[in-house]
Amino acid sequence: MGSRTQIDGLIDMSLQADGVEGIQQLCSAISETYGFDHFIYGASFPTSLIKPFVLVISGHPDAWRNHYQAHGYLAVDPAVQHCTRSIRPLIWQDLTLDPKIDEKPFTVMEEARQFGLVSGASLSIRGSRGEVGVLSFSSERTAWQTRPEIDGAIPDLYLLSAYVHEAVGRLLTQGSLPFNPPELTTRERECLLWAAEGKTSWEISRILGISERTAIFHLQNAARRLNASSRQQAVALAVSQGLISLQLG
Amino acid sequence: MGSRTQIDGLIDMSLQADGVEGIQQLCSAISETYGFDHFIYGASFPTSLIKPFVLVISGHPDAWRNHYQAHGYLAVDPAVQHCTRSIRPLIWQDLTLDPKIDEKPFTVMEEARQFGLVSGASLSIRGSRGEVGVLSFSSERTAWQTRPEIDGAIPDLYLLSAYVHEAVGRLLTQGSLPFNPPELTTRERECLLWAAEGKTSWEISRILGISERTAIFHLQNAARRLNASSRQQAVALAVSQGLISLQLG
DNA sequence: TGCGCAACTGTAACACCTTACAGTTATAGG
DNA sequence: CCTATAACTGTAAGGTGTTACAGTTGCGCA
Repeated sequence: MGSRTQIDGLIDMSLQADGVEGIQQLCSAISETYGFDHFIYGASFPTSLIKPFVLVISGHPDAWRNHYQAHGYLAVDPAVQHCTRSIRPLIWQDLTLDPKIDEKPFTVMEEARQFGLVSGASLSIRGSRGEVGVLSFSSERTAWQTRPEIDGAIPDLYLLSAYVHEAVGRLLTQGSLPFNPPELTTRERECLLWAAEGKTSWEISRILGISERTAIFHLQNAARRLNASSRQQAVALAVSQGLISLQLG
Repeated sequence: MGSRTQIDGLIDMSLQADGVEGIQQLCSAISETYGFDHFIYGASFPTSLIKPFVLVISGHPDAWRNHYQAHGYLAVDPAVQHCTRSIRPLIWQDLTLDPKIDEKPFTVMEEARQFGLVSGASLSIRGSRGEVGVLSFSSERTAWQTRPEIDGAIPDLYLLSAYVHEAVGRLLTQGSLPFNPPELTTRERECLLWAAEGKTSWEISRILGISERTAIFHLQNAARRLNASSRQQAVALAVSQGLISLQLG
C-alpha cells in the first residue's frame, strides 16, 4: 500500500514509456501493483469541440468494451460524468444512484459488474492543452473486500494518472498519433489573444502598432494553421487548446 | 508520512471548509501535517483572458509576498511556469536553472531561500471551469533534510490540492467571491457551441431548426450574460470557462 | 546565392455580424 | 392576475470579417 519503491518504480516507468504499447504496459503495471484486474484510459483532445480527437487505451474485457460502445454508454457513464464535472477521484461505491431517477447511469454500473468490473475508482485528468480524461481501475472483487486498499491507493493512483497523461502528451508532440497540435507564431498568438478579447482588426492593429491589414493577415494565417473556417472558430480552438497564454496575474 | 487517518482527516476538513478563512486553515493544517513551514494557493479564473480573476490564499511571510509582488515575480517564477506547462508536481530541488540562461527564475528561487522558503514543492491545479492554479508548500530546512519526506508526501499533497481547489470552487458557486460564473440557457449554449465550430448565424439556424434571427438573438443574449462585446469574445469566454460541453466521444 | 518563412502592407467585392427598432407565445412563480 | 423569463420572429442601416488579388523587408539556413 504505497511503499516508496512501488510508486517510484512506476513513475520511472512512466517517464520512459514510449508508444501506445508502452503506456498500455504502464497502466497494466499500475493496475497489478495496486491489486486491480482491469484499467481504462480515455482522453479527449479539443481539435474540435464537436468532434474532438479521442484516445482510448483499454485494459477492459473485449466483451464489455463492445457492449459499452454499442449502447453508447460513454454519454451516460456516471464515472465519466463525475470526472468531467469534478477533479476529485471517484470511488465507484460512493456513487449514489437512484434506479428510478438515474436509470441509465445505474444500468451502466449494474452491467459493468456482470462483465467483471465489480468495484473500482476513476481518476479525473485535465491536461495543459485542454484535454479532459479519465483513468479508471477496477477489480472483480466486491467493494467490501477492496474498499480499504482502494482508499489507501487513491493518492498514488491520482498522482500516477498525471504521469500517465504526461506520457500520452509526449506521444502527441512526437507525432506518434494522428493529431499534432499546431504551432503558431508570436504575432498570430498576439492577434488571436486580442481577437478573443473582443477586439476588432482595427483595434488589434492599434494595440500591436501594425496596420489593420497585417492584423487580418496574421489572424487568417492562424485560422489556416488551426484548420478553422472563421475567426470565431480559430479563437475557440486556440482557447480550448491553451495556445493563448492566459497570464496568472 | 501518509498514515490513512492523516489524509482522511484533511479530506474531511476540505469538504467542510467554508469561506476563505476555512481554506486558509485547511492549507495550514496540510502544511503542518506534512512538516512544512509555509504554503501558498493561487488560482486564475478565466473571466477574461487578459485580466482573469485571481484568488490568492497566502501562508507566506508578508516580507516575501511584498517583495514578490513588487518585482513582478509571478511572470518569471519557475514553479508557476512549470505548473502552467505541466500537470506533474514539481519538487523545487529538481529545477535545473542555469544562472546565465535562466537569470530571472534563478533569482526568484535564490531570493525565496533568503526569505525562508528554502525547499519545497508545487502542485499543479486545473479545474473543471478552466481554472489554472498552483498550491505550493515550503520548508525552512534544506532540500537535503526535507527531500525524503517531501518525496513521500507528494501523492497525498497532489490529491489534497484537488480537494483544496474544489473547496474554492464551492466559494464561487456560493457567491462568497467577487466573481460568479454566468448561467446560460440551453439554446444559448447550443448556439454558442455551433458558433465556436465556425458556423454562421444562418447555418446555426438550419442546424437547430430556428430562424436566423433567433440564432442571432440567442447569441446576443449569451454575449450579454458573459459580458462579451462581440460574438468572438463570447465564444472565447464560453470555451475557456467550460460552459460549452465538449463531448467525450 | 538561393530558399523558406515571419512579418509586414494595400485594394475591392461580398458575406457576415451588430445594433436598434417592434413584436408573439408559453411556462413558472408571487 | 401579473411579472419574469425562455424561446421565438421580423426589418434596416452600418460596421466588420472573408477572400482573392499583388506585393516588400529581413532573418536564418543550406
